[in-house]
Amino acid sequence: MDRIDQWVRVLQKSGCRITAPRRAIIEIIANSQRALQPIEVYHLSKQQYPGIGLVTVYRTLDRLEELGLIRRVHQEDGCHTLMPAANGHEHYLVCTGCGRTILFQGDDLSALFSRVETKTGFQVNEHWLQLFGICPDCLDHKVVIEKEARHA
Amino acid sequence: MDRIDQWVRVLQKSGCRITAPRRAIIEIIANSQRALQPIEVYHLSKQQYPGIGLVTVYRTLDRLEELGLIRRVHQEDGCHTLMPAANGHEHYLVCTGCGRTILFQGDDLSALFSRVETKTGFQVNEHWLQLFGICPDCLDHKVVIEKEARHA
DNA sequence: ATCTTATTGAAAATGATTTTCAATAAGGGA
DNA sequence: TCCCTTATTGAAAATCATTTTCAATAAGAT
Repeated sequence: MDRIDQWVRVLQKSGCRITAPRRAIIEIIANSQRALQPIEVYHLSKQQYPGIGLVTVYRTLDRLEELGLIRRVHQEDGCHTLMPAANGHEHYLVCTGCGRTILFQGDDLSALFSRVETKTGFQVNEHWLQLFGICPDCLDHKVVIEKEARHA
Repeated sequence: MDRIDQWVRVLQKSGCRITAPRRAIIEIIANSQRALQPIEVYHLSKQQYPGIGLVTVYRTLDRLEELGLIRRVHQEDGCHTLMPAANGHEHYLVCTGCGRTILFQGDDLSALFSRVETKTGFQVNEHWLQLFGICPDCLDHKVVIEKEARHA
C-alpha cells in the first residue's frame, strides 16, 4: 500500500470525505521532492483538477497537518512550506540550491536533552532539527537549471 | 560593555545612524526574556518612544537580522518572533507555557553531519536546532499568571 | 434512491508586511 | 558651531497571505 492510500485511510477514519480536489492535493504533496507553499500546491493541483479553489488547498493542508500526515519545513525566509511528515528520529535536509528536501535518520539526542534539563531546569518535551546543504545534483553545477525550473 | 553598546557599534560600523526609535527597539529586544513579534516590539517601543511607527520597527528588525544581531525563533505556529542571536553551538530552548526563551550549549553535531553527508551525498552547510519544553516557573504552576501577563 | 452533513468555490474580510513619498534629523566636515 | 549630504522617519497606500462567510454541491451512510 503506498503513501497515498495510507493518507486516504487516515482521512476517512477521522471522518473526512474523499473528494476529487482533496485527492489532487494529496497526490501533489505526497509525491513532491521538495516542500511546497500553499500557493504552489494550488497551482499544481489546478493542472489535475482545474476547478479547485485556493481556499480548499488551505483547508486540506490544515487537515493533513492536524492528522500528522504533513509537516512544516522551515526555510531561511520563513516556514510556510509543507512536506510529508517525518517519523521517529527522521529530520529534513533541505538543498538551498534547488529546494529538494529529503529525510535523514538523525541521532538519538536524549543524552543532550537530559544534560540540558539538568543545567536549565526546563523539562524538554520536543525538538526541532533541520539541516541545510547542497544536494548532489546542485554540486554538479546543475544549480541554475534547477532554479529556473522551480520558477517556471 | 553591554550588549546594547555592542549592537550600537556594529550598526554604526555598517553605516547606520543611531536614532531614538532605533535605540528603543534595540533595548526592547536586547533585554527581552522571550522572542518577540514585530507588533510586540512596536507596542513595547511605543512606551519608550511614543511617536514610533510600525514601519520603523520592521525596518530596524530587518537591519538587525542582516547584521546577525538578532535571529528568528520558530514556534509551533510559525517563525515571526525574534531574539538576540545565538553564537557558536548555542541554540534556543523555548518554554511552551510562558514563551520564555533561553540559550543552551548544544552538542557538536559535526559527527552526525559527516555521517549524513556520506549517506546522502549532500554537502551539509547549516543546521537548525531548537528545543521546546516547560521552564521551572511554569513547572511550579505559575503558567496561568505568566500567560495572562503575556497578553496584557 | 434518499438524506444528512461535510465540503466546495467565490467573494469579502482580515492580518501581516512592504512600498512610496515628502519631511526630518544624524553625524561628518567646514 | 553651523552646514550639507544622505540615511531615516511616519503616514498612507499597496501588496500578499490567510481566514471567514455563505449558499450550492456532493460523499457516503442508510
